[in-house]
Amino acid sequence: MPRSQLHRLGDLQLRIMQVLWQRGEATVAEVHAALGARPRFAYTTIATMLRKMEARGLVRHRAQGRAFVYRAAVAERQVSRGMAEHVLDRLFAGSLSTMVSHLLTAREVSAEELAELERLIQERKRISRKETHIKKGDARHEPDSSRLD
Amino acid sequence: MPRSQLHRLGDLQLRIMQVLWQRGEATVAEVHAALGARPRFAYTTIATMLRKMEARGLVRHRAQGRAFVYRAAVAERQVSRGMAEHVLDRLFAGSLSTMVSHLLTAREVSAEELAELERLIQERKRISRKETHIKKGDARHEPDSSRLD
DNA sequence: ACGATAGTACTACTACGGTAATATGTCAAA
DNA sequence: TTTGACATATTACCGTAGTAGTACTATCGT
Repeated sequence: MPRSQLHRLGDLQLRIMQVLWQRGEATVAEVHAALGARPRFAYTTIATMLRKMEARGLVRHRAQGRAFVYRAAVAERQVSRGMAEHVLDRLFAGSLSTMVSHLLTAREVSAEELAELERLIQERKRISRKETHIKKGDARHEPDSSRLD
Repeated sequence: MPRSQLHRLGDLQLRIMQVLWQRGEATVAEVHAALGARPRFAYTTIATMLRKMEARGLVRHRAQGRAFVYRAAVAERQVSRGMAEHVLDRLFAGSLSTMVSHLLTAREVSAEELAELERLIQERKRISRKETHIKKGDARHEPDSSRLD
């Protein structure tokens, strides 16, 4: 399952993945129940999606009696980053500030959110400063702890 | 052309839209040329896409001699916001700070970007403070200047 | 007048997300 | 032991992005 194309997830697939990420494992019935009403999916819809998703390498399953227990085969971080970066690159030319600017004017943001954003940026500035002091360029952070298994 | 589903744009459609946003107007040949090599699309591929996109209300055209001159029918801001908000809501539960946190650890961000982010947040805090003082709730900013025509 | 060129229109096909009905198999209870 | 509940497997259909060949048409240069 190549990490490529990890940003192409439809809404339903995403919701299913979220159930699996949350629970670790889940049978078709459990996923189906977790998705609940609004709209009410047919049981077989979920089963079919899960099989298609397994073919794409997004999930895996093991048999437990008659039932299949599914689990995610890709980490939430990978998907989140993949999709976020895709939008960032395709729509905002990779400029995080441009994207944030759009989102700040497009929706309500609570004071807590703003404070948290500020904290993140200060934190990042601190790290950047330190790295720049130690060595210029060749910054090798992010130990890629985004593996599963 | 309903604003709904404005976040479902494939990569090629997006690239075509970007050409139109940049130039205001463009013939099929111009779009095709602007997309250039890597990969080299067939001329008819672009023409077909443009026709499909017109059917979806993304672009419009007028005839100029034999040729069609296309222009965007939706503003870049609408699409950018639509797609960014979609990812934000679906993947990060609407939390901007969570998304930024992911992106900050996922990629390099220049000092200038960080400074700009900081500026944006300060700016936004200032506005929020003012609004809160004037009235609590019922904040009616964003004059929605995202129309085209 | 005529053929080359440059347009659009039509048609077709693959891939995939979404959606689900139907078929088939299996286990357990009556 | 038959039946019903529950499970997966198979099949099918729609929409749409992507990709492009082929057909038709208008115009321009000679």
